[in-house]
Amino acid sequence: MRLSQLFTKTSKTVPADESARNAQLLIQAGYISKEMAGVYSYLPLGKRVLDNIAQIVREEMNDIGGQEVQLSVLQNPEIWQKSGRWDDKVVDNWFKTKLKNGTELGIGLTHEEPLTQALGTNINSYKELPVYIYQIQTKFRNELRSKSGLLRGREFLMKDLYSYSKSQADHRKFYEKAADAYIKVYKRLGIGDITYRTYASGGIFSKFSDEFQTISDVGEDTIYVHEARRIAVNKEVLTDDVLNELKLNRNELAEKKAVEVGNIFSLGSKYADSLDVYFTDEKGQQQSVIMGSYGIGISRLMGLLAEHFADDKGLVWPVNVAPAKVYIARLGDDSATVKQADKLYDDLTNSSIEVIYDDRDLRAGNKFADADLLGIPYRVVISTTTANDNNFEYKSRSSEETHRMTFEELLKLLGRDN
RNA sequence: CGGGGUGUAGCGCAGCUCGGUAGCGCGCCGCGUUCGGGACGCGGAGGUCGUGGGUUCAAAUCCCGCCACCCCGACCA
Repeated sequence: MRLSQLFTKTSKTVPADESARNAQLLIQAGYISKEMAGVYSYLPLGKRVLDNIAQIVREEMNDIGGQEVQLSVLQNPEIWQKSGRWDDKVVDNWFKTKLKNGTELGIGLTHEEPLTQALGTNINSYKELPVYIYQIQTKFRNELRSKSGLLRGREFLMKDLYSYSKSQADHRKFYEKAADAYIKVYKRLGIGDITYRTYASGGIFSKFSDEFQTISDVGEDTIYVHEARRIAVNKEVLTDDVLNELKLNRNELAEKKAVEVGNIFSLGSKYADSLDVYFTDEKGQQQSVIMGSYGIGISRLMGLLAEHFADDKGLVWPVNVAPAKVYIARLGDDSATVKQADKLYDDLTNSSIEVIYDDRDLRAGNKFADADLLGIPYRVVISTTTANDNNFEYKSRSSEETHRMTFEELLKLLGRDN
């Protein structure tokens, strides 16, 4: 992508109507724009980051047998009435709207009911279970107060997977598999070391649910971490009984602020039963389907990563999610420099390496500052000097050192995490 | 939803106490000089002062209502 053609621009000033660091940085760098409180649009670079995160999640979900779907946003009240979740007194953060004829509709905030309903006509026999179905879709929740930029919006991108199993044993097996897949996701996003599987309140169907909590000062949750065992307990369930059950000693736990970046829980047969979805077992008996749900906030993760991977100059994206791997800063517009820069841009692009090519008519300082603010992992400077020497100046975003190298050396360095 | 704060040019702000019809920096446009860490000079464009009402000869400024945004709290199946 040539920067001269990118319609977004960076800003030198921090937006006044944001105090969350993630939103400040992402807006300043032109990744997102704010529409209203808790509602953001994703601009070209932000869209790339969001897609990169979603893709990592998608790959891990596919890996455990997930089938991707896209369910409707508009919701039919009837099925929600069957499960008892239509009433505002039960679920208070619905967005609801109306058809022209006055019929009420819901705007999707989760999808247990519609998916189970859709599944019902397809599942009859134990031979057809288990199934694991997921989507990556915008969710709408009418939060009383949104805050912390992308960490808590009224409209946000979420991956939600639902498992349908024929027994508790099968369910538990998949549940653990899903938990492992979540760990892989966080590892790939570069936050594996600060993310903990956390015991949290389980609702009516199981004693605990499992949250995945990433340590961060901007977190809304308080968790108690057992570093050696890589697990944590959410403050909301921390009692002596629970500690005994988990064989945890209170004085081995460290209190931390954390952001909930995932939550998986067991739902039993409540939704399947309330929507009359059953299967016939080996003996010809009708049985309940055991369900689980597994969420990851994609846009929230983007906010968390922006918050975590940043310094006083701007963002510092992990390579896996960065909107581009390399930032080519071309200094000067003499023909030799332009030729070398254009060629490098083409060569890297042809090697499937994503490049942001700063071909704008700006001074060096402006380009360096933008490279830093945008947080592109690697920077290559091209100038008359490098053109004359037929080599390139390379620098990592997270280091101050620059190195001169040949194209082959550069390609080797840039290709290494592909 | 309770408490606190803020709304003035694309962005960041001053002006409001003490009413007289709007200014600064950045950005943008033109010309010139510059050109490896956010250059400089000269010229220029751009504003229903959140919104509705009231007071007044006169309102960005005073009074009342509303809306939006931020923060703290409560809430988050």
